[in-house]
Amino acid sequence: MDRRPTIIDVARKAGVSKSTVSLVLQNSPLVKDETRAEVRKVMAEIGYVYNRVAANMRSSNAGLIGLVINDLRNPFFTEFATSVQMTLSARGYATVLANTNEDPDLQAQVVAAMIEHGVTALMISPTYGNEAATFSAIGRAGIPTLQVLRKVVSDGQQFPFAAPDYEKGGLLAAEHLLSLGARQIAFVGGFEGRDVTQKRMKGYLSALKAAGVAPLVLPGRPTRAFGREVARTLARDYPQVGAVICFNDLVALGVLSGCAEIGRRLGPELKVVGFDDIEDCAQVWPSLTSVRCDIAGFGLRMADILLDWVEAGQAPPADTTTPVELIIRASTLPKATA
Amino acid sequence: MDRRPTIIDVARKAGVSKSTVSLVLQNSPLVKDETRAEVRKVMAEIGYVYNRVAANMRSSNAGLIGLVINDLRNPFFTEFATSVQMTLSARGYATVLANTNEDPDLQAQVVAAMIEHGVTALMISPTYGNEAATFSAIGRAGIPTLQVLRKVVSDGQQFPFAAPDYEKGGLLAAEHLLSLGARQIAFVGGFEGRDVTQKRMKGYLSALKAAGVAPLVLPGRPTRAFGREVARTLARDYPQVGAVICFNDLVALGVLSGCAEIGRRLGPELKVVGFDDIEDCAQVWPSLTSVRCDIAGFGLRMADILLDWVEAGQAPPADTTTPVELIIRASTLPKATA
DNA sequence: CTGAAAGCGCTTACAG
DNA sequence: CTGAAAGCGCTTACAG
Repeated sequence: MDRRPTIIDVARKAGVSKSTVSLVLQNSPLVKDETRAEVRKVMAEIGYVYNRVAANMRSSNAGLIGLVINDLRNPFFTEFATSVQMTLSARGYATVLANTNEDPDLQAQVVAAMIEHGVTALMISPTYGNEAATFSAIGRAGIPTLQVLRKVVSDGQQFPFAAPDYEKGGLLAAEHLLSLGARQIAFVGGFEGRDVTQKRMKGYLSALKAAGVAPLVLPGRPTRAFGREVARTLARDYPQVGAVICFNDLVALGVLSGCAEIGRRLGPELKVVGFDDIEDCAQVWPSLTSVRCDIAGFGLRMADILLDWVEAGQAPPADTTTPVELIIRASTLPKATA
Repeated sequence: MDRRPTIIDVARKAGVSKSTVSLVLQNSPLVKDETRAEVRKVMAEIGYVYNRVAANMRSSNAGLIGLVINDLRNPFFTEFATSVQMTLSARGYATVLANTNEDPDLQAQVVAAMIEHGVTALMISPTYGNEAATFSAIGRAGIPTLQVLRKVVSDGQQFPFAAPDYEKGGLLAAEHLLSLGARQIAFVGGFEGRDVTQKRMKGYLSALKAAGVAPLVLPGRPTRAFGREVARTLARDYPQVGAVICFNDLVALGVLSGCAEIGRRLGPELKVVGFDDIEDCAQVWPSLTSVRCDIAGFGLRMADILLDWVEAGQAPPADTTTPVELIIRASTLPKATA
C-alpha cells in the first residue's frame, strides 16, 4: 500500500486546482455542478479519503470530543458513556474515551493526553481528589468542559455542571417507604462527604425529619459486595429496620443477593430501593424498585448541550438538574417474595 | 484565552530556533543539557502544550487507536473495552471508541470516521452482516486491524483474528456436567450459525457425543430476558433436563432469575453453567459456575499485540486462541439452593 | 466559478 | 550542538 491519495492527486487527475477540490470537499456552492461531479468521480476512482486531521490544523474544531469517566465498568457509567458517544457520533463527532478508575493521577494524565490530541471539548465525570491537577490544565488550554454526574469543582462559570436531581430521588424513595408504613428506614452505601452521597442522603434525611422518624446511615463502597455484607449486618444488628434506600443499584442488587443467601424475604421482611435504575433492576427477581435517572436520556442531553456550546459558542448554565422518578417494583411491594 | 503558544513562541522567548525546541520535545540527545533545561523552563512559564496533531502531520503515527465494539452495554464487552483502553493509555496511546450496537451500517460509518481522523490502527469486535462495507474501506486505507472475539472476515492474513478458546470452554462445561451425572444437558441461547455460537456449541456437542447422550439446543437472544423465558420453557416442556450450558453469562443470570421466580431449585433440580465469567457471576446468589475467558487479561494482551504490530511492523499470526478455564461455583454444586 | 499563495504547528534532513 | 528551509494535507482569503 502506497501513500494515501491527497487533494493534489485528485486535482491533477480531475484537471482542476486543489482549491477547487477543497471547495468540493466542503460542499461549497461556489463550485459548478459539473466540476463537482467530476471531482467526486475522480475521488471515488482513486480511493481518496479525507484527511480530517490536516484540515483541522488550518481551521480548528477537530471534531473530536474527550469523554473521561471515573468508573467505566460500573453499568451506570457504561450506559451513560455509550449514550454520549452514540449521540456525538450521530452529530458527526468522534469520541476519545478514557476510564480513570477513580485515580486522580491517571485522570490528570489522560486529560493532558486528550488536550495534546486537540480535542474540541471535554465531558468529564470526575473522580474525587486532586481536582486542581486536572482542572487547571483544562483551564490553561481553554477547552470547553462540562462536569457531569459529580460536582468536584465549584466554579460553574468556567466548568458548568449537570446531574439528575439526586436530592429529589432520595426524597421520593423515602416518602415511598414511609407511605408503605415503614418507620425504620436505613440509608446504606456511598462514601460520606462526597457530592453524590450527600445529595442523595439529603433528600432521605429531610423526608424522615418531616415524618418525625430517626435516620440510620451505614456508609460503604458503592458495590454489590458491600450490599451483600450490609444485608447480613442489617439482619444481625438492626433486625427492626424494615426498609433500606441504597446509594445505588449495585448496592441494592447486593442486598438482594445477600437476603437470598440468608433466607430473608424481600417485601414483608425488608423493603429495598435502589438508585439510578440500571437495566438489571427490571430483570432481577424479585425486581428492584429504583430511582430512575434516565441515564441514557441524560447522556443524550449532555452530548447535545456540549455540542451546542462548541458550535454556537453558548455556554450552558452553571448548574443543570434533570428530573428523576421513582419506579416501583416488587422489592417494595408488601407481598413480594424471596 | 488567546491562541495556544507554539514552539515559535517558546523559541523566541528562549532565544533558540524552533528546531531546537522541537528536538527538546523529542528528547533528542543532540541538545545540550543547559539548552534543554532553559527550553523546558520557558515552556512551563508560558504554558506551552504540545500539539500532537501538528506533529503527526509530518511524521505519521498519530498515537490514536480506534476501538469498535458491537455491544458496549454488555458487561462482557465493557470489561474488554475498558481493559484495552487502559492498556493503550499506559503505553501512550489514546483510544477513539465507538459502539455499533450490532448495526452494520453504523459500523461502516464509525469506521470511516475513524479513518478520516487518522487512527494508527484499529481493533474491532465486529457485528455480523455486510462485512464488506466495513472491511473493504479499512483495506483501502491500509490500516493495521485486528478482529477480536468474533471472526467475520476469514482473511486472517489481512485481518488477523484472536479470541478465547470458545470450543474448549463448551467442552469443559459439558464434561463438568457429565461428571456430575447429568445426562440431559441443554445448550441455551445464542443465535444459530454465528461464529461464537457455533464454536461454543461445538465443544458441547463433541462432549455429549463422546458420552453417548443426545443434545438439546434452544437458540435465542444473548440476554437476561431470554434466560428468564427459557427457564420457564425448560420447566414446562423439558422437565427431564437437569442441566444447562448457557451461551453467555447474561443468559445464565436470566435463567437464575427465572428459576427464582418459578421456585425451581438450582443445583438439585437444575444445574446452570454460564460462559465468559463476568464479574456478576461471583456476586449473585447462588453464585454461577462459568467458563472464564479472563476478558480483562485478553484485552490487555490484544492491546499489546496491536501496538507491537504498529511499532515493530510485525503482524500477529492469522489466528490466536487464548486459554479458558471452568470456574465451579454453587449453581452446579449438587447441594446448591435457590 | 477557479487558481496561486500563504499558513496551520510541527518534524526532518541538511548545513554549519 | 543549533539554525534555515522545506514539507505534511488541508483551508482561506485574495485575485482574476
